[in-house]
Amino acid sequence: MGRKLNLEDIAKLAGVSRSTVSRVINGHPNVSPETRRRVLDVIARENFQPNPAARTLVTSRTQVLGIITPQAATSIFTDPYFPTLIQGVTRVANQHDYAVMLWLANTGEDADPLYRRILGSRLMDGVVVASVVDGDPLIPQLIERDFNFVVVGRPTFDNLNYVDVDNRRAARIAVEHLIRLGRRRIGTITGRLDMVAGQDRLNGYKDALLASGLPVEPELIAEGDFSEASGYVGMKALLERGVDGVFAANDVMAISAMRAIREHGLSIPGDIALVGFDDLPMASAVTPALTTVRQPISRLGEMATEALIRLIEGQLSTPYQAILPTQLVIRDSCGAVTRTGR
Amino acid sequence: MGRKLNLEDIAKLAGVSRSTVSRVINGHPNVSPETRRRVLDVIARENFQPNPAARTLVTSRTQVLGIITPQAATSIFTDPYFPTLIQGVTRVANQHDYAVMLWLANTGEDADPLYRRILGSRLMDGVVVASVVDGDPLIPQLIERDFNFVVVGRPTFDNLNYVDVDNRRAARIAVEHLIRLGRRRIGTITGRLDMVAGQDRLNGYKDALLASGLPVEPELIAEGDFSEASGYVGMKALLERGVDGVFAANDVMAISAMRAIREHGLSIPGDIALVGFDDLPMASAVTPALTTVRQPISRLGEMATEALIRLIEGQLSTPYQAILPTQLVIRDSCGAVTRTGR
DNA sequence: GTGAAAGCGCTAACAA
DNA sequence: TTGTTAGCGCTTTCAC
Repeated sequence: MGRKLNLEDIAKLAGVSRSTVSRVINGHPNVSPETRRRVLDVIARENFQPNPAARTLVTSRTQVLGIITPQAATSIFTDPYFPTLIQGVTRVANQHDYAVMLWLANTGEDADPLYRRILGSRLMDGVVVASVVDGDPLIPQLIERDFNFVVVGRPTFDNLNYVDVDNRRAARIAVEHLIRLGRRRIGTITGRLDMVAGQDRLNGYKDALLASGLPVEPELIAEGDFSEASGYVGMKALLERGVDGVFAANDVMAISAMRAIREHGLSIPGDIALVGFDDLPMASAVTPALTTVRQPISRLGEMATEALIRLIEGQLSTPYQAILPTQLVIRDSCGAVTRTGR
Repeated sequence: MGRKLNLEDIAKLAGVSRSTVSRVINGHPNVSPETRRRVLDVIARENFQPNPAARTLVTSRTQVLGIITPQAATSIFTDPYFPTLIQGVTRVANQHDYAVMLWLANTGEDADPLYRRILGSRLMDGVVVASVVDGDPLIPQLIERDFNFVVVGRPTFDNLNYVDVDNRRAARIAVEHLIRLGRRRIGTITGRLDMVAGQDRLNGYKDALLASGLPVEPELIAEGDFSEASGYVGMKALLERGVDGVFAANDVMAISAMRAIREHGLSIPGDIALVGFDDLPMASAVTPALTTVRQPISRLGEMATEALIRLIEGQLSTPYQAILPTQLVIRDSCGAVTRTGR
């Protein structure tokens, strides 16, 4: 691998000075069209790319974004939530000429030193933060260092930049759907209640019952944690107590709940109607019977990243807070009827 | 956010020179224990982290690894392959004080300019490359620039550094399992045949048949592409031709194949025995009946990264080629019997 | 419109 | 063992 060219070399080849080349590269005005063309030619011919380290050293901008996500999220959300989100982030980032660094942190108090290292490193211009749990020291840490960041999923703190889907309304609509089907003993298997998404979905469930004049019975609320196992256990508990409809706070739990229902000798849309959340794509393949809430996850990643970039470039009026609508997807045995979430 | 400290500041606070601080940070010998302690104290107290850009500028090492994966991979492998791999990569990278950059590239010929940009950028010391398809210009590009890289999944090129599972042997064992169950008309739904994994799994299927004296019948080979849709279509075709056993090259296809079988009015372990590949964790929840090949995907990411780091640091004897064993996981309605893959 | 020169924060050769 | 100094490759005043 021959030595890399630098600005000086390009300047020499184009018969101009280093600064002129720099101006051309950075699109500054005050370069004669003729010179600009000559320089661009050389750059293209030599396939020149300026050294990002040198550039960062002087501008203290890295053109790198981070995405920080608790390691747990990749196992909790066995569904493709994580890759989908990342896809949205990288797409937008790359479009705007940003690279993306990925940090999978183990959540919890002991994560603090790791966060210090990450945030103190001047490696990134800002970060997208996903799936924070209550009490995670990341957000306070970010605020303290006034780091640029946008959260995916509404945080407990106020006045932060975030994007989220309307979990509460989505859950409400899901449960109202069950009510409209004539179900009256509707249970729920909750997500992690130390995550806002889990709380919101539970509240939406309650909203729907209250609005319809149905009682909110604690025994019909099985606390889960978004995991497969908890869906199964939660459903077993609800079966004990008798239900004719269930709202599961995500599809992973919905699917293991289905297994529990079948093992109990009951049929799915008949004896117990089930609505899931997350739209794990696999679910549709396996379980055409499952009604589910579809989230625009990729869009979430894109919007977070767009906001972050504007924040970095000083053109975002904060706090930026976007709430995206969801869809309730109802399937019959063959096709799928899609209803907007409102 | 107050101005960041630099080496000079630390030096002043510790009453030494810039170079001594540098020596301490980089663990050079020839620093008196006393001085070292004093400097370390100041560094700890001030929470100092050296500026990576400046460091990179002079050492031309970034302490950043990349992971490049065709965008398609995140949709083809709807299963958690991708997040699991990434998890392995980031864990090892962070352990060794490397950051990780993520690039999701659209594969195909038009990806070439993107690759040039990525690889020409001096942003990374090396990359882990995942799921390359035949004809993708990435590998030639990497070789041309003699970039440090390790491939996950055996590449078509020879003499490269790679880690892979033993796809061929795993497929063979899967099919031998079907044969042992007494099946004689065993079909397969293949993966993408422009990916080595797809080819290997098909070859393993043939190996098993040949070794058992069964004929390899082209009509029992349905070409798929790892996608849900192709599993369904492929299975329909095989049903036309009559089979009593099927090896699907991944679980996504296996699951849609199950749907096709059921719609055809046949029972799964009874009429048609099915073996899948990839061990999509969801599969076990949905389909206790499905036998599947489990791959150590996270381990794959870890080993690739360990090798890459050794390569970067000049202590890897190349070519480094690691083939990991798989497991055939056979489930009965309750528990799971696990057999090693050989 | 263009060039000369200073300096970003670090490492590494060389002197002491 | 420690300090001095010369760059690494770029951006950015400041002259012209």
